Amino acid sequence: MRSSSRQERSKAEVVTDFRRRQILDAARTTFAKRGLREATVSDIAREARVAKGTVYLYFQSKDDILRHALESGIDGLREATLPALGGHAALDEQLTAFLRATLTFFEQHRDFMDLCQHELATEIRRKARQQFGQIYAAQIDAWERHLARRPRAASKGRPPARHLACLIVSFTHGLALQRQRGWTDATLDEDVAGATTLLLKGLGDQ
Amino acid sequence: MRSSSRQERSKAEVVTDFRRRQILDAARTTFAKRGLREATVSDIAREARVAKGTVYLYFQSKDDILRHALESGIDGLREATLPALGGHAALDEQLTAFLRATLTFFEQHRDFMDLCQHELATEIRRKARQQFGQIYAAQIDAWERHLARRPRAASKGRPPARHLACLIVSFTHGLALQRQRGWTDATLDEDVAGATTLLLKGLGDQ
Amino acid sequence: MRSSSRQERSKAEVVTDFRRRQILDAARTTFAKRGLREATVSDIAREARVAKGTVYLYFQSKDDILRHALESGIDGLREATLPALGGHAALDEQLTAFLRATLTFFEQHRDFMDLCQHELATEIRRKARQQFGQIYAAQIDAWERHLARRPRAASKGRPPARHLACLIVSFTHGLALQRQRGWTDATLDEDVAGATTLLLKGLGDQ
Amino acid sequence: MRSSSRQERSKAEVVTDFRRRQILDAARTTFAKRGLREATVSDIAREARVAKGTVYLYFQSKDDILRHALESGIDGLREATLPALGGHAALDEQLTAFLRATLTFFEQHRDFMDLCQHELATEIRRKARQQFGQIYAAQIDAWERHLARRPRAASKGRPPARHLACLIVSFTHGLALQRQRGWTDATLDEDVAGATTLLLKGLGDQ
DNA sequence: AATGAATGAGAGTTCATTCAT
DNA sequence: GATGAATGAACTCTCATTCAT
Repeated sequence: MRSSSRQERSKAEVVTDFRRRQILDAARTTFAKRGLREATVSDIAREARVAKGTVYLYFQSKDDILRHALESGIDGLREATLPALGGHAALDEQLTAFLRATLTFFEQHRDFMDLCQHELATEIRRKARQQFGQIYAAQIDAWERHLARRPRAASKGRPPARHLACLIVSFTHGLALQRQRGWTDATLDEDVAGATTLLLKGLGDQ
Repeated sequence: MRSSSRQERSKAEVVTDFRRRQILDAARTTFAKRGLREATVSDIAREARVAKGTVYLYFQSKDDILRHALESGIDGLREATLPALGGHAALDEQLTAFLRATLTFFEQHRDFMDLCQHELATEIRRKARQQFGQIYAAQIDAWERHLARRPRAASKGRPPARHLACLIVSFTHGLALQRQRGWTDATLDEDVAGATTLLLKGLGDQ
Repeated sequence: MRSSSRQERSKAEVVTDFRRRQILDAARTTFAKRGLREATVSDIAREARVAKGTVYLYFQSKDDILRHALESGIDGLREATLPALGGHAALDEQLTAFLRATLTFFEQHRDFMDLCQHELATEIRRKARQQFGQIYAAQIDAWERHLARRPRAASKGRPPARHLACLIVSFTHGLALQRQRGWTDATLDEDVAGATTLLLKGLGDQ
Repeated sequence: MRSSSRQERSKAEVVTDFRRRQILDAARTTFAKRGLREATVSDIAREARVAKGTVYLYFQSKDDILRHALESGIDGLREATLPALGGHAALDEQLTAFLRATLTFFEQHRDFMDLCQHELATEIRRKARQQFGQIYAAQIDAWERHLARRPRAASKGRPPARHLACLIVSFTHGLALQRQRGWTDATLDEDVAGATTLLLKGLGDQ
C-alpha cells in the first residue's frame, strides 16, 4: 500500500513535470514566434496541445509562465558558458572554448535568446537583465583572473586585465548576436577561429 | 491667389510636419518608458499634449507610428556611423572614429536603441532587423574595403578582409550593447581606446 | 440470493444517504462561509473531504446541491414553528411559544438563514421564497384560527383576525432578522418576553 | 473664453452625471433582475443602452458599480426614515409616520432592497450590513428618546424605553420585508393603520 | 483641425462539468 | 465507486479605433 502510494505520487510528479515542461516549451516557441505580448495564452495552449484552462493548472498566470521560461533559459546560459572559464588551459584554448560555448548556446537557443533580447517589458525585463548582468559579470571576473595569471600581466603600458576581460566578453556577446540575427555568413567554426586569433593577437604581449 | 495658396499649403505643411514630429517624439519617449505594447495611444497623445483623436489625423495606426519612429531612428544610426568609414584615414583613426560614433549613438539614443533591442515584435521586428542588417552590411562593406587597402592585405595565412570586417562590426556592436545595459564601468573614452588598441593589434601584421 | 441482494441494496442506500448528507452539510457550511456564487464545487468537495468528481455522483449539478440544501433547511423552519401553533393554549403562551421557536431556529441556523436571506438568485430564489411564503401563510392561518377563537373576536372596531395574524408573523420575522444580524443586545428571553407583552397588549380588547 | 470654458465644464459634468446615473439605474435593475453575480457587466451595459467599454469610463469595476449602487440606496433609506423621527409629534402620529416612511421606501425601492437583502457577498455584505445597522441604531435611538419623553415612562413594571424602541424598529422592518415579498394582501394604508394601533396599544400605559 | 466619449473585439482568468483511470 | 486532470464556455476588463461635435 505504501509503496503503491509512493509510486502513485512519483507518477503524478512525473506527469506534472512533463506537463510543465510541455507548456514551457510551447511558451518559449510561441513567445519567440509571436512576441511576448502578442503571444496569447490560447496560442501557448494550442501549441502545447492542451486546453487553455489546463495551462492554469500548472502556472498561475501568463507572467508566471514567462518568469519560468526566462529562469530556465538564463540558467542554461550560465551553465553553458561559465564552466568553460574555470580551468587553467592556455589562453587560446580558453578563448576558443568560451567563444564556442557562447556562440553555440545562442545558436541552439536562438528563439529564447531572441526573446530575451527583444521583448522583455519593464519589471521583468529589469530582473532578467540583472540576471544576465550577473552572468556577464561572472564571465568578466573569470577572464580577469585568467588574464592576470599571465606573465608580465601588469606590465607598464598594458591595459588592466579587467578592461581586457570586459572587451573579450563584449566582443563575444556582440558576435553571438550578430550571428543570431543572421548578419554574417561565416560558419561557427570560422567565427570562433577568427575571433580567437584576433583576440589572441589583440591581447598579445609583443 | 496662387501665391497665397502656396503659402497656405506650405504653412499647412509646416504645421503638419510639426505635429508629426511632436507625436513621433512623444511616441519614442513613451515607447521607451512603457514598452512597446504597454504604451497606449492615450499615453502617446498625453505625452504629445494632444487629444487621442488628433494622433489619428497624422498617423494611420499605432503600428504606423511605430514604423515611422523606427525609421527615423534607424536613419539616425546610419548617418551617425557610415560617414566615419568613408574616408582614407589610417586604420587606428578609423577604428577610433567608428567605435566612438557607434558607442556615442547608442549612448545618446539609449531609450530608442533599447526599444529596438527589446520589444520589436514579429512583422515589424523583421523589417527593422532587416534595416539594421543593411546598416551593418554597409559597415562591413566599408571596413572590408578599408582593410583590403592595406599592404599585404591578402597575404597567406591571414584571415580574409571580409571576415575581419565582420569581427570589427560585431565587436563594436557588442561593446555598445554591453555599455548600454550598464554592464561595464569604463568610460566611453577608455572603451574606445581599449577596443582600438585590441583590434589594432588583433588585426596587425606582425 | 434475494435477501443478500436486499441487504446489498439497503447497504448501498445507507452509504448513498450518508454521502449525500455529508456533501449537503459541507455545502451548507461552504455556502454560508463563502457566499452562494463564491463557493465553488471544489470548496464543497474539500469541505466534505471527497474528490470533486464524487460530488457529481450524488448530485447532478451545483444548483442541484443548492436546491436540496435549501429544501432541508426550509423543512426545518416549518417543523420548528408550525407545531407550536397547533395547540389550544392561551394567547400569551402561544405567543411566547411561537416567538421562541422562530427566534431559536434563526439563531441555530444562522448561517443557513443568512444564506437564504442574502444570496438566492433568480429562479431558485423565486422557488425558495415561495416555499418560505407557504410557511408564513401557514403561520398566518394558524394565528388567524387562534385569534378567531377569542371571545368578541369579531367585535366592531376591531381589526380582523387575519390582519392581526399577519402583523404577528411580520413582527416575529422582523425580530428574528434583527437579532440574527446582531442589531440588538437583548437576550433571546428578554426579546421573547418583551414581544409577547407588547403583542398581548396590542391585541388586547380593552 | 473663460465663461465658455466654464460652460463646457459644467456641460461635461452634467453629461457625466447623467451617464453615471444611467448606468447606476441600469445596474440596480439588472442586479435585482439577475442577481448580483449573475448580472454581467454586459447585461448592465445593454440595459443602460451603452457599450460594455462605456461602463468602464464611468466606473472602475463591477464592484465599484455595486458599491455606488448600494451607497445611494442606503443613503435613500436613511433620508427617508430618520427625519420622520425627529419631531415632537404625538406617539400615534410618530408611529404612523415612521411606518409609512419605511414601508413606502421598501415599496418604491423594492428591487434595490431585495438585492440588499439577498445577494450581498462576503466583504461588501459586511460593510452594507454595518451601514444598515447604523441606520437601525439611529432609528432605535430616536425612538428611545421619544418614548422616554412620555409621562411615567420609566414607571415600574414597564419595559425600558430602549427595548420597546428595538421592538418597534424590528416590527416595522419585518412588516416591510413581509410586504416586499408579497406575503400579505393588505394595502399599505391598512398595514400602517393596523400596525400603529397594535403598537400604540402594546406600548400603552393603561 | 481638434476633440474625447463611445465602441467592441479580444485579452487573461475562473470554474462547473466530464471522463479516463 | 472514487478520483482529479482536463476541458472550454463565459466572465471581467483593456484599449485601438471611430465619429459626432
